[in-house]
Amino acid sequence: MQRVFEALSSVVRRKILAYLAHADMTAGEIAARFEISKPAVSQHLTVLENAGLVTSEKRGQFVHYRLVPDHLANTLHAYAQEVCPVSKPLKAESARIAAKRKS
Amino acid sequence: MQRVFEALSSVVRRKILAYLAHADMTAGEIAARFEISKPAVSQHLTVLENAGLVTSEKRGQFVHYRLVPDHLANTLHAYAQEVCPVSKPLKAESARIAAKRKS
DNA sequence: TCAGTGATTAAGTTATGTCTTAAATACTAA
DNA sequence: TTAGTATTTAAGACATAACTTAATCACTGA
Repeated sequence: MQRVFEALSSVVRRKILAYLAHADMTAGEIAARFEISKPAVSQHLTVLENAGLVTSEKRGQFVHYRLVPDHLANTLHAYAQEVCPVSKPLKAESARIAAKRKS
Repeated sequence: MQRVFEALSSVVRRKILAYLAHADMTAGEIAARFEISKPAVSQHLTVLENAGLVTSEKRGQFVHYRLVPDHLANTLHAYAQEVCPVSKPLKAESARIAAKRKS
């Protein structure tokens, strides 16, 4: 929990998660999308991995990173529940999905 | 957005939000629940207020703080949508509420 | 007006985060 | 084996966050 919120506190790391939400990427592909150095990006990836938000897999020369979407969603949802038990956005989302199911 | 996630990255600040989720409190009442100094707590409250997560109101000698629950829920939800468009926990929550409405 | 209380501001220290460059590791292919 | 590429580790600089104590501001009530 602490590690997840710590990880999310950085703009760079949130951008990395956004990239990985669309497609798995190698460390190099991710680094290429930022102005900072590769080691800096590598450190950000380590933070994300320690938070359980991404996983990595070495394939030959490359290290492929991918999102662990459930972990992020679960953590955010758990915290939202804790602080605002019946939050409006969740209810709105629910209504939308419920409406879809009816049709 | 950045300010919200920055605010949430601190254990103390998340605890403050949890306290305020149950009841409005004065700065002193909040500070009494932590081991750190009052000025330190005051600074944390400023961070939370700058993030739009809480508001304060001075009544006489006291400053009352209260949660702005929608802001937190909206931000978390917006971000969850961005990274995992149709996240499982939200769907689970939706299903639960939808079920309630049927009965 | 003055002493006391609640809260914040100011100033300075310490801890932590984030970045850089240089070096090391691991793999690929000539 | 050697050169080249992908990535991480190491070490250190710099900026920012978080905390402390002391001082200040604002309000209350004698």
